[in-house]
Amino acid sequence: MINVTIIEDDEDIRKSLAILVNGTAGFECINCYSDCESAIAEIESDPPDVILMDIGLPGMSGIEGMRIIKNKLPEIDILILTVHEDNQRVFEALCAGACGYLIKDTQPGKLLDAIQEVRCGGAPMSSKIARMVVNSFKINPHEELTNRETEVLSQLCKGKSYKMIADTLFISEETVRRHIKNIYKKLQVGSKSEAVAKALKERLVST
Amino acid sequence: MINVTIIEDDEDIRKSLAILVNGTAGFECINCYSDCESAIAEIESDPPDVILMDIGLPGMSGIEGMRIIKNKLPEIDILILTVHEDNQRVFEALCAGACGYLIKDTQPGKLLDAIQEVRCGGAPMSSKIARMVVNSFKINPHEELTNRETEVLSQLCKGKSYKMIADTLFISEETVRRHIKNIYKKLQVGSKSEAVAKALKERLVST
DNA sequence: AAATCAATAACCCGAATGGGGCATATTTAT
DNA sequence: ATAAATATGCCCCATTCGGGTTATTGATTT
Repeated sequence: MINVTIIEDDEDIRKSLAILVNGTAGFECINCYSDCESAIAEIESDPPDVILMDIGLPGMSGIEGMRIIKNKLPEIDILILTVHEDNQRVFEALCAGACGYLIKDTQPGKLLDAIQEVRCGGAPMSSKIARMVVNSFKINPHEELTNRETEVLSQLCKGKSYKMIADTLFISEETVRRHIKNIYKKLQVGSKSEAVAKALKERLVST
Repeated sequence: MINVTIIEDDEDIRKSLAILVNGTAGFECINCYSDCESAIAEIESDPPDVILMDIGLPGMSGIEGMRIIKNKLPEIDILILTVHEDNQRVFEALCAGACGYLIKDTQPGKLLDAIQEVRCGGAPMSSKIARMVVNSFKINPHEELTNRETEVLSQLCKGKSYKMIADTLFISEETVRRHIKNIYKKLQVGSKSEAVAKALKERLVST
């Protein structure tokens, strides 16, 4: 038996979800909330296995609410159920600890599968979301950088100093300095830490 | 009709896969290879829509082969089919441009679904893999760092200088230096770029 | 043949960074 | 109440870094 709690502000959707969950053997909806604040207040006294959660809620956002809930009860699996498929929200949700991310037009059967799946150690995602997530790993070399510059940038991302890079690449420290100056110009940054931050965030080099 | 190419060194598996694919309406296996080298040599003359690919191949590894193939023909979707579920290989494959990652005990029906799915813009993954991928986004604060230190580290990861951090946090530059010294000791690093690299790679801060 | 780009290397100089020690509130835990 | 942890601040000093300028060599392109 999987105990489910629903957090969703739209009453129609909330009720439909509850009916779907309660109408299926092996699933039970033990609580419904229309906002995070009330969910947070009560959740510890009656913790579910899985939370189905909207993001666009009145008051505290689902993302923020998720952080708080995950902090209190880390073992709960939280499944996001929303209309938002924009990069920022998806990745914010995952960073905050969501275990899955479904868009609202998911078929009822698939939704139940997803709840099952998340309990079995999976991470159900809608197709488009899964592709976004997978694509976010892909290396994206900056096309202005030359091969040598990319090599140097990669060394920078290991936290190396000019001197260490020079020794690794068998060139003089001055040449390293030159490459780094060019990298800064092309990436429009002005320091090692800025360059490393940009390179890692935008996956300009293979880690 | 989805055209599939298989790269797999085990003859039994290769033939079974080909039979499965060819025996299903809407799918056709147009080529089979037992190693990347031969696949790379011929692939451009007969490009498929999807490649089913093993990782542990004789000669060139599947990862390396994938890089080369993706470079020649970026529009091909590559589905990894392997027994390896270790972190390193999974993430290397995704960084090299894999669109999906299935383990070899996947049911034949699910495998065909996955091929379909990848062609429709999805990214099919086995449960465990999907969870690994999703978990890799989760913020993982370093437990030794104090709140203030985490705040400072987060500023470092934006590429800020001591002075800029001081202005942002309304403290003196000297205090910023103090916090950073403590951060270095706890993270066992010795420079801003090293700290930023470690923090971003290990997701010690929210980006 | 001329021109452009990539990679190499050097010099100067001032600003930023990193390591050491020291000190004092403030908060938290015992 | 006292001890420990945290956040704040300052000093000294050596090293690293970042910006500017210039130059040579080889490869690629026009």
